[in-house]
Amino acid sequence: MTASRPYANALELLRAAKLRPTRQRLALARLLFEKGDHHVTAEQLHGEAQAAAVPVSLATVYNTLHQFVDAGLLREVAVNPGRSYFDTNTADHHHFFFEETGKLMDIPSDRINVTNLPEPPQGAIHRVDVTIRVGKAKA
Amino acid sequence: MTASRPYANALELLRAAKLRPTRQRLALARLLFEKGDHHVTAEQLHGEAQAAAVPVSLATVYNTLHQFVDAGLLREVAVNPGRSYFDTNTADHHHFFFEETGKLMDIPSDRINVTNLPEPPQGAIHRVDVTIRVGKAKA
DNA sequence: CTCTATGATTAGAATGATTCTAATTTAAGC
DNA sequence: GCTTAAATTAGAATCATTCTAATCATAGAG
Repeated sequence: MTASRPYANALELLRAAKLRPTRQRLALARLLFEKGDHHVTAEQLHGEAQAAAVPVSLATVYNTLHQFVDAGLLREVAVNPGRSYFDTNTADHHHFFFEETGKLMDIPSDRINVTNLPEPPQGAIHRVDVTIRVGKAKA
Repeated sequence: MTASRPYANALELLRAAKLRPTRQRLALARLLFEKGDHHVTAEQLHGEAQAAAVPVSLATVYNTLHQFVDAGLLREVAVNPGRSYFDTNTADHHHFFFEETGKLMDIPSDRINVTNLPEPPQGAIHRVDVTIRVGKAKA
């Protein structure tokens, strides 16, 4: 069960990732991992931290998000050029992207069949992302 | 054959899109559509235009790319947060994304099977993008 | 428990992509 | 050829993100 870790507390997560459990990393880890899978931008997480009276700079939010991505605790999702989303669900899965609201919703990988994947001409497949873009109901 | 239009000249494309055939739009349309499917960033296209001695500002390149997207002549591809790619292939298809080089490669839609698509909880599916991210061959 | 070295955080400046603004130029129709 | 609406432009402005250099805090030694 590497995928979801509602059990692990923030401290253990940081230890496992070999990251010093500093005040702000602990706080950010809690905000990210103690309320189920969700998607945030750096700006949003910074806002949540402020709201929780955690003193943390935007630079540290960015640093921390990237460290978490490197440690495999988060996934970066590219759907919107010019804004990065970070996904606390690191299991193999896909997304609905609601173009009107800019919101993401997870789709478990077993809800979609993707088969017959072509081999890349070079290198190795690192990930397969399926994004279902959802617009306003068309007339 | 709405998808590929190697036949159409730039002038016809602009007329069909109800866009005034100005000097710079014509030149950009030629650069984009007269050499087969490919992927460009705004910066790249601007560079190509300069190289072709076409006087055009970066602002106009952006304006034109977006107008072409709105007219359905181009597709915007989100793979890299912080940089937009524009794809001259507007047919239903997917992509390899080479993380090391930042290059894209088309995959015809019939080369991948995506089935059993879930319905969105609201709105209508606008597009389904499959991105196969390719990294350095893993050890 | 205190000290120190290393690593983390910070504010603010810098960067890069993109968009905006206001002024100038150009295409289209008469 | 004019006139007018639309397009283009340079440069400023904006937004997300990264960098810089200085300050601060954690971990481990003693």
